Amino acid sequence: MENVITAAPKGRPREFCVDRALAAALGVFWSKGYEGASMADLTEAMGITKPSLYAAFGNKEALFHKALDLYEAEKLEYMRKALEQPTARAVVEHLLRGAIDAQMSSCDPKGCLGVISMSACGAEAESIKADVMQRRASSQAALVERFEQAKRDGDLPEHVDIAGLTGYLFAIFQGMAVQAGSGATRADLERVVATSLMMWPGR
Amino acid sequence: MENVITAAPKGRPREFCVDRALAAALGVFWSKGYEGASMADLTEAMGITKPSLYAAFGNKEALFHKALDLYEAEKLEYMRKALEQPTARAVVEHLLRGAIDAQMSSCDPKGCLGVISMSACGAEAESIKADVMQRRASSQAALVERFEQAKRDGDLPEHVDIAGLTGYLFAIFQGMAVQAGSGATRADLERVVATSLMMWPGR
DNA sequence: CCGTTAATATACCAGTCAGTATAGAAGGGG
DNA sequence: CCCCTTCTATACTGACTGGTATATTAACGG
Repeated sequence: MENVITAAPKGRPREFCVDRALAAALGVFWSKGYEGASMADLTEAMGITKPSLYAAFGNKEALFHKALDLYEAEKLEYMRKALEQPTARAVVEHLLRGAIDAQMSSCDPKGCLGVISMSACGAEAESIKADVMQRRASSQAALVERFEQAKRDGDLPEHVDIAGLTGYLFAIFQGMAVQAGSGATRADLERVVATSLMMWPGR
Repeated sequence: MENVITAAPKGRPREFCVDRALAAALGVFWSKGYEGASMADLTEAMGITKPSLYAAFGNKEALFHKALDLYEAEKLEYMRKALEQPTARAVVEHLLRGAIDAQMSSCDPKGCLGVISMSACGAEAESIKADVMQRRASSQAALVERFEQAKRDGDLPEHVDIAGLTGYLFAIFQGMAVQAGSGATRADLERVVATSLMMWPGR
């Protein structure tokens, strides 16, 4: 009841900022993947020791899920913006150009955390993979809904296969992420986007 | 000189078939990735013990490179066939349809070994990543050359950006591989291919 | 049959993995 | 002041990592 915000800290206060530590963990997962990131990598980047990490975040898997939340909130916000564009073509253009910025930011690791994590292989990462796949499915569902709206607007022909269209766009997106993670330059990705937009009918 | 084929086996003959063992190793790498595949996984699938593996293939990394050779020779032969098609559109269509067969074969792991390995993360896998990237670059160079021929044939307009076009196609290919490796069905990929071909100008 | 050569199987190596037990240290309330 | 609670630091656990040393076994030429 009382004051929910100050929350009466009873014991010894922690000496690190949870949000900052989580951001550091995100950076490690992003550049090395779930299995490639060792606890030693994480604790070093976060500037804390292992018991502190386990006390604050649970375990490696829980830490990853929280890092993924942060990633989605911060880095994939351009997707929500893209869906608000007035035409299907503008949606696609914003999506692809936003993908370049998200995947090639000079201060972040290259590529897409989701794609990296879905391609990750080990059996231990099965729950990680499932989480990422589910989030991607919901993103794709949002895009499907947007395209159905476009159909109702007369902005997209009645005969187009929306499932195929979104799968196609996500394939380009994921392919760009793979390329970004394996040495492609920003100019390379811009050429890919330009070609994709050239293929898109109208204008 | 003498008989090169029989090659005078002096010591105890090995009790397993090298080619068969290599094929089994390829299957493990394909489904688990380089780092995800442990020596225990490999020896079990290959049906041999660790010393035999090291004697026959060197070490894990050398084994992977040889498995990659086999993969390229067997599973990517459809790429060479595609380049022989008479028109740029037929090349693309063969490429994409061949990708579905290669990535969704019912008896093989799903997805593309190259994409899995490029997304693999650990520092130890740097040489693996470099190898895969180089092979992909040479594939892309072959496709560039084919499209330049298409330009000379008047089959492709003079103004198209061939680097962008090949990057775009590889992005679709890699995206399909990501989706194949994360639960997509063959029908899903067929919709992606159909949409890609619908985007391609002319017919 | 014997010696050489090479493949096998078992057991082992140091290093790393994620995760934890234990002890000390820092703050608040009494 | 002491107590209680919570965080921090060191050290450690058992399991697994890629890679090997050792001893045995199987085929060959002599």
